[in-house]
This record gives sequence, structure tokens and C-alpha cells, in this order.
Amino acid sequence: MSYTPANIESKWQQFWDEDGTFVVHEDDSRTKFYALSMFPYPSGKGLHVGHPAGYTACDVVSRFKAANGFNVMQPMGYDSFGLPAEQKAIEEGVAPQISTAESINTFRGQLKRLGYAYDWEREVSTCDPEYYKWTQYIFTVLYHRGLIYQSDLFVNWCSAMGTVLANDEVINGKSERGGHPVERKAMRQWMIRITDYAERLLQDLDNVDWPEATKARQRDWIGKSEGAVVQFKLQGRDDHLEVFTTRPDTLWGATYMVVAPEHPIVQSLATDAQREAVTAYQAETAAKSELDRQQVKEKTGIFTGSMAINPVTGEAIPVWIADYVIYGYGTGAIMAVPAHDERDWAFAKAMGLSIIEVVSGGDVQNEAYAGDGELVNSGAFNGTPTANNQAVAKVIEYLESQNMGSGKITYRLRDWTFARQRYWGEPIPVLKKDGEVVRVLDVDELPLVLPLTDNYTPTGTGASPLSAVEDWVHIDGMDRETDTMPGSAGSSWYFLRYCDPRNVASFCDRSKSDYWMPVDLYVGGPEHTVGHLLYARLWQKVLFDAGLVRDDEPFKKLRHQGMIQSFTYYTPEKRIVPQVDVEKRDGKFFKAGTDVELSSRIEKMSKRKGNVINPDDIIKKYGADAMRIYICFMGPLESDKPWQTNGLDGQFNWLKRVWRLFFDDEDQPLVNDDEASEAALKLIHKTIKKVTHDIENMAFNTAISAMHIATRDLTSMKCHSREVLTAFAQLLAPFAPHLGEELWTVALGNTGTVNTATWPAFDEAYTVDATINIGVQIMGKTRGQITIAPDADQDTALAAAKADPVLAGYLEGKNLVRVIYIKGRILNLIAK
RNA sequence: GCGCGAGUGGCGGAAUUGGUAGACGCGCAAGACUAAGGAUCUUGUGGCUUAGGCUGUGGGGGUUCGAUUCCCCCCUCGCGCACCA
Repeated sequence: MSYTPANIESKWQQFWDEDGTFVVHEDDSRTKFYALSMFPYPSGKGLHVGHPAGYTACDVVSRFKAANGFNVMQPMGYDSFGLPAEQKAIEEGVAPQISTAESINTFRGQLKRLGYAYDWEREVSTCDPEYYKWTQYIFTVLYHRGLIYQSDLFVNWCSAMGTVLANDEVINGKSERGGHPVERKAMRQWMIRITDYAERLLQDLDNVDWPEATKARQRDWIGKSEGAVVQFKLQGRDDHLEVFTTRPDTLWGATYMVVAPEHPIVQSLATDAQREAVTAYQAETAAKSELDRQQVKEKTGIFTGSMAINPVTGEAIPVWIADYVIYGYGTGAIMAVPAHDERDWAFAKAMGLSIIEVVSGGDVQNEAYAGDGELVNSGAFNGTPTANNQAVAKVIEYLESQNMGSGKITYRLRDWTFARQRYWGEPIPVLKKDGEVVRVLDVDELPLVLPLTDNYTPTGTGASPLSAVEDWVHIDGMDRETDTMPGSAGSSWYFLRYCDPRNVASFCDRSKSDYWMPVDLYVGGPEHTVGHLLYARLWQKVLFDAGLVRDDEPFKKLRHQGMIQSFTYYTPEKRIVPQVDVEKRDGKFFKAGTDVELSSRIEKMSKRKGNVINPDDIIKKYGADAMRIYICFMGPLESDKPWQTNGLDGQFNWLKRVWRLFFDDEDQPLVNDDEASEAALKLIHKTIKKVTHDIENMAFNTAISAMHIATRDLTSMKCHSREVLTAFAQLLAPFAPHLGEELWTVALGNTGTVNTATWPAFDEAYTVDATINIGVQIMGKTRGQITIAPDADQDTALAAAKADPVLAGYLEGKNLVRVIYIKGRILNLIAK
């Protein structure tokens, strides 16, 4: 016999369940550690190999922290509202309640087979009324704090999906899911005032340990921009047009204005002579999809016929409409300074508008100049340098003194569209009469349960399928809101519910969240950077402001896992050949049964490309431990990396060698109580040090490499010392928990679980060698090496080098002019 | 276009503050044990080579006794944003 994962894995999974090994409770005498993986959407297809990449990393850290004395909570649950289940309902008539429950059972089984140290008693599912009762409740908290409103806005409308979408759900003018076209449409919508929190969401990024790239993306998404608002009087009218600009110092160069075509003021700006053309242009813009509008960069626009007065020059300047000005940003209108803004320059050239230089240093008739210089043609401000915003500050001061404008900060972030015209989501707990909000429901009226129906198809008119459930909609002479919440609602606070998952009186008892929060390690994909991670931060901050939680940031430390890719095989004609039809001969790939040689490319896994790896198949063949080990060994957590089944073979074979280190051919333990050799002790202490350090830094691949080396060397030493193997089993256990338990109990004869055993400590004295090899460079080139004590002095090192005949040969007949010696690193000799 | 990240053997990847480039694994080669080997074990494995060396971390320059690491320019790939005033 040898290592047979099927024999041990289910045994230990059953033991953990029955023993409650990973069930935790608050314990003030111990330091908590809250380890969290982003919960999955339970799709009907089951777990994908991408999921375990992050889950395994989080699990290794959890088990490591537990062994280091922390009170570790690692929960798991399901983000179970969402479109795929609803799509299935529309196509196959299966109620999402049913199909989701089935998918969850599949997921749970798969997660258990991977041996994760989850506290299953904390499992939550966002589509469970006991859960979404509190999602609805938090909605009412936001509502009462004035953060939720309804507004007639231009929203992202996806007619293929029959719903509106949030900004982060629109990628390049298409829906993130399905890639359907998205258009701008004016609709009455529920919105969350996330813009009120823009500054705090930006500032508090400084207080969290997140990847810099992720913080940078959130900062960009929030898009803080400092400048000024300036009022331009409209000629022949009493009102004015307000613009936002980051360059108030170029005000003297504003030769025209542009208003977004959707702006309500356009109606009154259009003169009779221009009205027809203006209306036509508005219609043209409205007909364009978001994608068209982004792709076509040629400037178009129409003069409204109205003039405005440049407040500092007193000149009358024309007011145009053009689709390069966005209604939703700033004031929806701009002052155009063609001399110093590329877009305005292109527009002015196309329309024949005048270009006046107000900052020296460029050739503004030939191209816009956005660099620094001195103000010119700017009256009293001539000569002011623009560098370091000097001119901007002076001009703002002047505008404020003249009541023409004032300093202003604008954010790119828009309010969060918080409604979907779909069935499978949390009902919005609002009662209306004649279309107007009467009130939100009280907590004792929640949950507002999603009614059963047999028609899930979007109406296409902007009303959700719920509107057809008459006896649910109409109540006490009022109507229920029929829109549902977006998928990101339930996931915006689930980390709090895990702290107190069965509480029927509160979303989470304050004492529980005070103990467990914030999340100490959060692991998930980088695709949630500006959606989920921003929304979750917002909800946490609102609950903080409401005094319902202590912390204003939910996730202390965040790490992303990379994408697991796969090889796609192509014929010379670039046709895809599924992996199952590929065979390998002489290191080359051929279409099975033919001589058609195939090329391969690393790509994202997808069903269409026939390159999907199913975790169940892997576990069946190699066991969960080998899969976990391989996932950790593939490369750095955050990198994308391709799945190579050969690589998995290598790790499986390693586990077999580990087995043989602990057991003989008859599976009898080889462990003995002989005193361990000095060499074996040195090896295991170095390994403990390396593995400990690497887990702390989440460098799992190099930790495993160190264990490979230990296995190889302990095997060749024939070391079966209990002391040494005990430590080794403990190091292995976070990565390969089933094998770890088996070695711990069966091979080493311990009782209980390795999970609660104290992590081995290393003795620094064993980690230093009596002598080491260091390189010797002569004239900057490595010529050999010497064996000396790590702390040997320069003279000793030099003597060792001179004693080496090869090295001495290089120095022969030359004068040593310089010696560079770095202890334990290098000896570099410069000779002439 | 702008922003971020990354380029190291046939492949995945290692390499404290700049200090012997290629750890570990895969693959490949030779051998051992075998009825057999997609098992196991041993040895070798960046390239070139007149076998002494030379060369080598995307390309080119620079700083340094010494550069995968720091600086400048360029190329390629990936991701994100996309007229944000």
C-alpha cells in the first residue's frame, strides 16, 4: 500500500464535522482572527477550479493562525440572489428558490470535500428570508438617514436583460453579464447617495492594508477633482449657467460654452432659429448607445443661438450643445478654453470658434497647450505663473471676492443605482400610494418575503415581474414597490452577519461584531475592486454612523487571488480542440488519433474553449490534499497562472514520498524515539523558520518548496525521529490537512487533532551553519567559492581565497588594490 | 489615449537591504529494479564551446567593485478607465 487519499480524506472530514473542530465562539481571553473568503455565487455548474485558489490560501492562513493560538473564525456562505438562477427559471420553469437550494447543496458538498476549516454553523445564504430580512432592515437604516432617494435620472438601461444596471456593471458600454448593449435612459430609480461618502471612502483607503493597485483603482473610480464653479450670465436673461472647471486660471481664454444635450436648460437656450437643429441633435444623441458615444471621438454639436457673458472679460460667447459634455458630471456644462484643452481645441477647430492663448509656452493655433507657463491676455493676472496651482488659487480668490464663483471639489463617483426590474432579489420594503413613497416597512414587518410566482420574465417596460403578482402588490390601499435590490445588496454586509448568524432580534449583536470585526484577512478576486468592495465599505460606514458597529472599515487586510488559466489547443487552421481530444506524443500535442499537430495557448477557462478543469475530477483522482498543495505551489497567490495537470502529478508524488517517510511498505509507522541527528535538527529548524515566515507572507509556493527539500533530505538521512517528524507533520497540516491529521494520529500516535497542536517553534541556533560557501568575484566576475564561517573576518576570507589554487591563479602577478567583503555574501577582489 | 501590473531555461516559477541567477516542481535524457512501466529509485539537464572558457534575467544606455534588483529611453503582453471639463 501507499498514500491513498480516498481512504483518509472522508474519514477526517467526518471527524471535523462531528468533533466541531472549527466551530468557534467569542472568547475574550484569546485574540481573535477573522479570515474570510469572498463567498461564491452558487451557480448550477458547481465549483470551478478558480474558487479553491483563494479559498485554499485563506484556509492555510486560518489553520496556521489557529495553531498559533488565535481564536480563528473562518465562515462560508452563498451570494445566492442573481441572474443565472432567474434565467434558468425563465428558460426551464424551475423556481429559483428550488434551483438555488440545489446548487447550494452541490457547493457545500464540494467545499467539504476540499477540507476547508469552515465553521459551518455560521453558514448564510443571501436569498434566505432570515438573512434578507436584515438586508431589508439595513435598507431602511439607509433610508432613514436620507441616503436613499428616488430620482428621474439617466440610468444604464439594458433592454436585453430588462433592467437597469449600476455603473460598475457596465463595461465598455456593455453589460458585465452577457455583454448586452446598454443605453442611457431616463427612468425613475432608487438610488443610494454614495457620493455623500466619497471623501471618506477616499481618505480611509490610507488606513487599510490592501494591494496598492486596488486602492489606486478605487481612488480613480471615486475620481476626486479640485477646481471651481463659475457663473456665466446668460445674455438677455436673468439667470446664469454654472460650470465646473479645474482650470479657473484659464477663464480669460473661455471663448464659448457647451451644455450637455440632455441638460434641461437646453429647452430654453434654443432660439427659434436654432430650435429645430437643437431638437434634432438631442434626438440623435439619445438614440446613440453608450458604446457608440464612447467610440466616436469626432466632435459634433449645435449652436443653441444663445450667448453667455464671460464674467472676467465681459465678452459675449456662444453657448453650444455637444455630446462630449456629460450631463452627469460636474454641472453638465463647461466653459470651453480651446487654447488649453485638447477636446475644446478639437471642437473649436471643427466649428470655427476662436482660440485665445492665455497661458504662454505653446503654439495654440496648432495644438492645445496644457503645460505650465505664465498667464497672458488675462488682465491684471498677466504674468502669474501657473505652476503648482498658483494661478488657480489666485483666480479662485478673485472669483470669490467678486461673487462670480468659488472653489469646489467634484467627484467622478456617481450615486449607486439600487434597483433592478427583476424577480430574483430582495424586495425593496417600501409602500407607495399613487406612485409616491408612503413609508418604508418597520423591522417587525420584515422580512418582506419574495412572493412565489410562475412568471419570471422581465416585462421589458421597466416594471419587474413582481408587478404582476397582484395580491402581493396591493395592500391596505397602497402598493408595494416591485423593484428588487441589486445582487450587491446582500454581499455588502454578510461579513457582519457571520459574526452573529442566527440572531432573530438584530442583524448582528454589537458585542459580537465588536469581538470579531474587522475582518483580519479578506481574500477574493480583483474583479470586485470597484463594486462589492466599495459598497461593503459604504454600508459599514453608514452602520458606523448609525452607531450600530464600532469600526468604519470592514476589511483590514485584503489580498486577491489570480485567475487559474488553462491551455487551449488549436489546429493549424486555428480551430479549437477540447482538452479531452488532445494527446501528447514526444512532447508535442496532437489531435487524438491523428497526426494533426496542435499549438497551445494559455487562456481563461471557458466551456467554449474546452479547457475547463473540474475540481471534482481532480479530487477523485488525486485527493483534495494534492489539489490544495498544487494550487498553493503553482505560483504567487495574486498571479494569474495556468493549470498544468503534470504539475499536479509532481505534488501528488511528493505526498507519496511524505507517506513513505512516515510509513513502511506495510503502512506500519516508521516513527522512532531515537535522538535526532544534528543534521536532521538543523534541517527541520530551518524548514520551520522558512515555512512560518512564508505563510505569514502568504508565499505558499516557497513554503512548499522548503518542505520538498526537507522530505528529500530527511528521506536520504533515513530520519524517522519523532521530534523531527512531529514538527514536519504540523508544517504540512495547513496545506494538506487530511494527511496532516493522519500523520499526527496514526503515524505519530497523538490523540485529537493536529489543528489544536501548538505550532512548532524554531531554535535560531539550529538555523545557522558552522560554515557556508560564499562566492568569490575577481574583477567583478564570479570565479569560484570559498568555505568559511558565516561570521569569518575579511582576513580569514582572503586567506581562504588565496589558498584556493584556481582563485590564486587569477591573482598571480597582480596587486590587490581593493577588497570588498560582505559577511556571508560575497568576497570581491580588485587586482591590477 | 491615460493609469496600473508583468516580461528570468522547453514549461510553472525561486532569488533579505544591489551580493554565487535559474531553488523547488514539471518536462526531457541516461541508468537501476522490473514480465511490464504513465510506478519507484539514482544521475544529469540555461545557451554556446576549440572544454580553457565565453555568454545569459524583453531590447538599448547609465550608476556600481558587483544589477533580475536602482535610474533613463524603447518594445511586447495582460488588466483597468475611456471625451470627467
